[in-house]
Amino acid sequence: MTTIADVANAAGVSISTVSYVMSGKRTISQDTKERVERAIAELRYSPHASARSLASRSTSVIGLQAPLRSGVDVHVVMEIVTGVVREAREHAYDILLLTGDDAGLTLAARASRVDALLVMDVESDDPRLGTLAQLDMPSVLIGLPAGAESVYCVDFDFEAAGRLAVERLVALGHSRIALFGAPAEVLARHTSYADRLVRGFLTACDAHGVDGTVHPVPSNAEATAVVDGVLAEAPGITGILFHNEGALPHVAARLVDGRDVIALCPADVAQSVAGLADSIDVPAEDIGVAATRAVLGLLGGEEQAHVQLLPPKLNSQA
Amino acid sequence: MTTIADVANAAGVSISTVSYVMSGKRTISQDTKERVERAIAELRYSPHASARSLASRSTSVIGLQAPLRSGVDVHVVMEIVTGVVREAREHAYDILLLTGDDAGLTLAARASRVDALLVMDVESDDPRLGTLAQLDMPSVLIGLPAGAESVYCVDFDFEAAGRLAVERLVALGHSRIALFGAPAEVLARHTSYADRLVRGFLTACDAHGVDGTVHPVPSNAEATAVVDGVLAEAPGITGILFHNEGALPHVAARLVDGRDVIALCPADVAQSVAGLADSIDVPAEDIGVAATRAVLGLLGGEEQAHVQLLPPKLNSQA
DNA sequence: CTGAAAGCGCTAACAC
DNA sequence: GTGTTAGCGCTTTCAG
Repeated sequence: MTTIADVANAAGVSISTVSYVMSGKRTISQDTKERVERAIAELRYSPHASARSLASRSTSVIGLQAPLRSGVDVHVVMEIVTGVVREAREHAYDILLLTGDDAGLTLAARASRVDALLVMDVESDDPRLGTLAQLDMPSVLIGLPAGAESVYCVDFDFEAAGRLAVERLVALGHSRIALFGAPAEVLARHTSYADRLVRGFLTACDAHGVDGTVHPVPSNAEATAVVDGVLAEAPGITGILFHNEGALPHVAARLVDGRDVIALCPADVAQSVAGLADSIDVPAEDIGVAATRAVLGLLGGEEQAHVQLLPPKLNSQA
Repeated sequence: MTTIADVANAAGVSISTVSYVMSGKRTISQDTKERVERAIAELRYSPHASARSLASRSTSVIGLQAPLRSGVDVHVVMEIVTGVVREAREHAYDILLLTGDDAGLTLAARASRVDALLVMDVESDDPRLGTLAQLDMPSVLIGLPAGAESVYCVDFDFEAAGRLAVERLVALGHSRIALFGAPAEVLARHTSYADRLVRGFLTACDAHGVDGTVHPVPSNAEATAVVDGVLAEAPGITGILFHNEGALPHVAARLVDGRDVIALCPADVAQSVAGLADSIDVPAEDIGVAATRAVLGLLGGEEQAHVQLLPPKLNSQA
């Protein structure tokens, strides 16, 4: 292992000089600077992470609690994580994957394994909020729990997306519309995004005086039966907002069929489905990036908005 | 922050005693042991990870290089990662998420951020093999590159799965069968699993004297056109091995249609599709677990098989 | 502009 | 069975 002492020797300077060359925290003559940098390169030196974090009391690691239970929107989770990792690395931070439970958070925080926490898969009334409050460590939630404001949250604005879809369907002339959404168990858990989408959808239906109903959909092949059932019972439905990535490929064909269907899902998923009226992009990777920027901001001591919601945009299908 | 010194004070012992109580590396009287443990609990002490790893020269962290490029089998990737994280935590190891490139590996290793590496998404002729060899750090690949034997690899036995499927289709009486597989770009990259599946399939077809062809399939809605095309040109195909999780929901209905279809995918995906003859489970989470056990074994100085392939099993659909 | 040296919190000899 | 202490490799005062 090459240490800072080896570099100092090779460059003929003291170890503090090497340290300061790397951190840029004091002015160094051009000459010594070059000698040190050459030595670093030649010896392929990279500072020992633990030694550095012991001395500097910071790890350059962010803990990420991701929902690894497969089933719910794997695609979206994956893209968010991609965004997080990319943005973190860009700022020389690493990501430590934490398990879903409370203990994972607490342990990582108390052992000073991480500088900050990023928490995904937030439910409306999430039990982890209390834990986080005790922790005295910057954290950002990806999702929007009830009664936020005391924590930092980043998410897509599902409520606005619900309204946007209704407005579009109304503009297209529909007066009987439906939201086919998350599986029943997700709604039952009051997963934050599902709750908010329903709220936006129903509020807008009310405001526009149109008849709107909400239907949970299983995210696998069973979706077909459910969708068929609903459409048979309510043949008047002519406009649809569809938010269930897993079910979409199974049922896309039977939804479209004289109806206007707006899909709410990542862009690539929407593109792979034919016959959609329009789609509203869930900018999953951007969410990850935004959340990471928020934690990095907190770490840098910047003021942050407590709630940051990415606005929906409507994509017309050509 | 509570340190080991605080605990020692509270318990009225020296810091080394506290350390030894935690590690169990020397015998401690029942009495002091209890006093120390009580102090640890009361103070909610957990040792500073960096301090520990600086002194002990090991981090209890495993670096995981996962393919975050969405598109290819998100589901499978997710489950493998789940298995890795679960097994690692069970042995008090954490997982650091590394970026896909070479630099990610090198950096983590040289900065002693991790004790070992786990590398996913291995291609037949993977450029990272060289990098790994230079690194002087235990590592396990999830996948099977060409000319393994000098590295450690864990994967599902796709070649055997190909053979198994052919045997089953032959037993069902088919003499004209087809493998609908990964997208063309995956095959072009010579992603290890795709290569091996094709080999097993074609070898077995030869051995059994049946007519077998291989067809790449896009993993989105475009799959329908491709599948329709193939089946129209070769109506004699009556038995199918289908290995493309993304495409399956789009095309399941038109494949089955008097034909026997064996799907090769995670169990939950297979279950959500109706009409399959049988399925062969891709035990993704088990792969993650097995790979993690292998690295942990290496870290523990145990002998390991260089190549470990999880055998396929056929599930009959009830 | 540069060095010397005091820690950071822990592990593991080396004492007894 | 327990305590003392020398590092682990780095950052950051304090001195010049």
